[in-house]
Parts: sequence; structure tokens; C-alpha cells
Amino acid sequence: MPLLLLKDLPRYECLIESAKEFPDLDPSAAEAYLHLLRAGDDAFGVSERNLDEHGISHGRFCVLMLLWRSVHSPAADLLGSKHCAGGPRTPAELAEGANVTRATMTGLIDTLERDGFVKREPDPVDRRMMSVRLTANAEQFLKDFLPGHFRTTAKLMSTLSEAERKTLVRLLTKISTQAAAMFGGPATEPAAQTVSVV
Amino acid sequence: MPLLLLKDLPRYECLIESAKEFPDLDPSAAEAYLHLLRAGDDAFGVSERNLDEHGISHGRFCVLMLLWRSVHSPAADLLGSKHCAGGPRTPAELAEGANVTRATMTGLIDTLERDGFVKREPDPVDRRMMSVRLTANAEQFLKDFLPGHFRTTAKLMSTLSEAERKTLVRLLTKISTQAAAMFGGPATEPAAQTVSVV
DNA sequence: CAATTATCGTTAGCCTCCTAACTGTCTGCC
DNA sequence: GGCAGACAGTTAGGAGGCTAACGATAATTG
Repeated sequence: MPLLLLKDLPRYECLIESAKEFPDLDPSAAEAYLHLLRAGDDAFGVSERNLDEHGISHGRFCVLMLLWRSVHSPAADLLGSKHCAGGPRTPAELAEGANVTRATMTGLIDTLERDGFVKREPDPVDRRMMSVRLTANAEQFLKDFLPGHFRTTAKLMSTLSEAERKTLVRLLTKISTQAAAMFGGPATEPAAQTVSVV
Repeated sequence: MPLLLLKDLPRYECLIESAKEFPDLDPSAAEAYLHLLRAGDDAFGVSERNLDEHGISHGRFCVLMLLWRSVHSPAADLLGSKHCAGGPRTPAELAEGANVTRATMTGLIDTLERDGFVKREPDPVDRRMMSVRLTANAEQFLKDFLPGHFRTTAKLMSTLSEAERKTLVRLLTKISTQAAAMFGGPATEPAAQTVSVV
């Protein structure tokens, strides 16, 4: 669980009460915001617990999924819509896809290689680059692990009807879009990349 | 940003495609799950960026908010519904409220104390305990910081109508409840604390 | 063609979280 | 009263993020 997050969310009346002291506090916005963080953390925690039981961290799992595309594309295209011609292979591409720095990716690949999940190979053309490949071990691991992972996800969402899921996705997308628009902030450079930035 | 998370979410058609290979994959559930994590991370990122600009981490901010209750209760009751009689004061209570271990709270209090935001005082009755207090500095900081923080939250949610916010909260609460029910897992001890956990 | 610039992967050092184990203090049971 | 156990806070060490800087290589450009 990554977020240090309040255990108990405030009651709505408390938010209204606090709004008297802080006129900028919008109770329903704060309520939605807090519930979003809490639910996201809860969902993440369920998934991470699943991963922990198989001795792999969320970060490493992401890398494996990214590489999985290189093998089973496009049938296993659970990832982004870019790099459609085969999936990422180099540490830089993986870092881009997993939304971490190249330095972080180096560390992830280190441990994955140590544990026999991936193999580094020098690029024959550009000698700056490495090529990262899944081992047979890792492929077997994914084949064994993924069904359970998907069942966990399905169970987590089983309390929502199809219509509710669609509604949820629509509302969450709105928030993500707004977050992206806010990310550059009102006081920095005009726009440039408000769209590609997460 | 705490989550190592896929940068680009898969398109829905890709999920359907993948479901052919993995019958356990429920496309709409996976879609909702991924969007939830993504939106949660985005919202968290916006807030954290705000905090970073004021030189304070999310974890430290949580501790300040928990302690703030001790001062301005119940007007500033932005936190849990427990400990209503004054808010947490000891490291253990703070750890409980912030959902981290006591060891982590020790570290947070260390840095907060070093930066002049809190002060540790020995409990006169029980000599095992410490009492943590906000400094005047910290109170001033919160008074200056919170309005902007609330405006950020409000802006993030400004794309949602009141009705949409209520719907979102309802759906997210369902997910959190389900996550709590799943947390103990089907194969561990019966129940005991499925309610208080998380 | 030479020199600057950009890019790739890595390293080093920091921060925040975790678990496990420790010290000191209180509690409860004989 | 004395001792086992519970509990508060801390320490030590690990994992996974980050930034900044590095050498090696490629690309660009005068």
C-alpha cells in the first residue's frame, strides 16, 4: 500500500462544518476527492496483496506485463495504445510505458534479472541500447498468475452493474482529464504537453 | 506520485480481445479497475504537486491534519469519526489514524520536529507515551496552505455536477466495501476484523 | 571531418514506506 | 511483592520510488 492515507474518512457533516471556517472548501468536492483516493488505495491494496502472495511487486508486475506485449501482441494487449508494433523492449521504452524514470527501471530490471524473469541483451545496432526479454520462466509465471489476478479484479468490481461500471469510468475519465489539464498549472508554460503528461 | 502505473490504459477492444485468451478477464471490470487506479493516481499527483511546492510531503501533511483536530476540534474535523474527543496526540494514535506503522510515524514525527512543525512532550502519567503537539508555526502554515489546497480539490472536481459527485461517491464506497470484504481473503481466518481493517 | 549536442543505461545518494527486533514501562496474576 | 506478558516508541535494515550526474555512443551541425 503506497499511500499514507487517512484511515477514516470524515463524515459529510464535518466537511460542511469545516467549510464555515474555510470558505474555499467545497464539501462535495472534498468528499469525492477523499473517496477517490481511498477507493483507489483499497483497490490497489487488494491487487498488491495478490501480487505479494506470488512474491512479486506491483512495479515488477507492470514491467512483465509491458514485456508480455512483445510476445503475445496483440492478443495480450493489456497496455497502452502506443508502440503497437510489438511492445516495448528497451529500458527507456519500459520506463516510458510504466511511467517511471529510467533509473527506476534499471533497478526493476536488475531485480527481475536476478530472479530469472528477464534477460538483458545488447542491441547489435545501437550499442547504447539494451534489449530486455522475458524468460520462459516469466511467461509461465504470467500464465499461472494472470487468471487469478483477473478473477480478483472481477470480484472487486462485482458489486457494480455494467451500467454502473460505465458510469464510473466516465466520471473517472473526467477527473483524469481535468487532472492532466491542471498538471501544468496555471502559472507555468502555456501547454506544450498537457495531453501526453499522464 | 507513488504508484508505478501504466501510462496509457488499454483500449476497451484490447481488453475484449485479451478476454478470448483469458476467460477470467472481465473486460468491464478490468476497465473500471484500471481507470480507478489511474484517476486515483492522477488526483493524488495533483494534490502532491501542490504539497511539494510548499515543501511538505503527503505523509507529513496527513500528520499535521490529524493533529490539527486536536486544536480546532470539531470545527476542523476533516478526519475520522473516531477519537471525537479531541483528536489523536500520541504517535500510536497518529499511526492508527494515518494508516501507517508506528515505526513510520516515528520517522514522520522526526522530520516534522526537525522542521519545527511539531513538538514531542513526555506524557506525565504514562512514561512510555509521548504527546505530540503542533507548533504555532505549523498552525500558521496550515492556515496559509489549506485554502489553496481546498481550491485545488474543488477545481479537480469542478467537471462533475453535484449529482455526478454523489454517484461517484456511492460507486466508490461500494468498491471500498467490497475491497474490505476481500481483504481478509477467502482462505484465511473467518472474519474478526474485516470491518476495522483499512 | 570535428565538435557540439542528445540519448542510453547506469550509478550514487536521498526520501518514505515497510518489517523485525529492541528498550523501557505498565499491568495483571499468583 | 515479583514476574510474565502487553504495550509505547525507537532503531536497524530492506524495498522501491526520485533526482542529478556520469561515461559511452549516436546524431547533428558548422
